[in-house]
Amino acid sequence: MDTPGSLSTALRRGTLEFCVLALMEQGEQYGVELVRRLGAERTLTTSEGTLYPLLARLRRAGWVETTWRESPNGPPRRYYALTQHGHQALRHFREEWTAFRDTVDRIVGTRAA
Amino acid sequence: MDTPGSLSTALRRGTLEFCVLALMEQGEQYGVELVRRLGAERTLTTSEGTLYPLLARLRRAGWVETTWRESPNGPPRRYYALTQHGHQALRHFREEWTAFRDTVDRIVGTRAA
DNA sequence: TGTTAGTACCTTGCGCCGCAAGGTACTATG
DNA sequence: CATAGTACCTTGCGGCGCAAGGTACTAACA
Repeated sequence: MDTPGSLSTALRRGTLEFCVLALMEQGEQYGVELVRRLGAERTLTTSEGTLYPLLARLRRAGWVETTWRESPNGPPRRYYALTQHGHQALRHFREEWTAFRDTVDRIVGTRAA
Repeated sequence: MDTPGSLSTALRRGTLEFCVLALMEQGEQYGVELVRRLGAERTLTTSEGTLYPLLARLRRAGWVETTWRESPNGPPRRYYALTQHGHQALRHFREEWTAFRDTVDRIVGTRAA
């Protein structure tokens, strides 16, 4: 609760999975690539120990489908693509997120100019 | 992860405590009053089972101090006020939050117009 | 005096999720 | 056939929001 890194960790909760869905919206993604792309965002940086269980949950929820494809240099990759339910979940999140964001901005006084 | 209510629940994680700090910034608050004020915000509505452990953590972290005061109609109330560390923590959160918020907005495509 | 309703504080046990650490396996290179 | 690079996944832990339950003070009314 007080270490600097753990603050962003707590913020990621409940948001990370939808950022992952949003990345998949742009096209099929595989695990290691997602870790790299999230790692490029300071506040979303995560590890495989977080991502793979998350992806498994998305599959169980029926929000993504996967297909194995060969890699040009390495073992095969499991590619993830959004299902209709996944698109729907993402749309729902966008509504919840904007409402939540606006409320927090108002209460803590960080409303965007 | 899929029930509508639990989405906001997950979002609250890591943010609620700073919303509480922000409310205290406006002046001393006591527990039940905080529950009421948070309850007025749909996306922040919470219960005493959440709030009191949270307040205990804030005390242990040295971010708040408390004083007992009598109530005009009922048992005494424990009033919470920010310490210097509390103000500092809130300032730090504001930076982290705006960075996090902007990143999420960009990735999920909810950037404010 | 007892009882009830209102107010206010707090605890217990559960479930979920992000994380560090560790593990398996495929491919190419020398 | 050993080593390095890539890619997948699991295990155990800690923290927090929550529902449910519990204690205690005050006032009103019988």
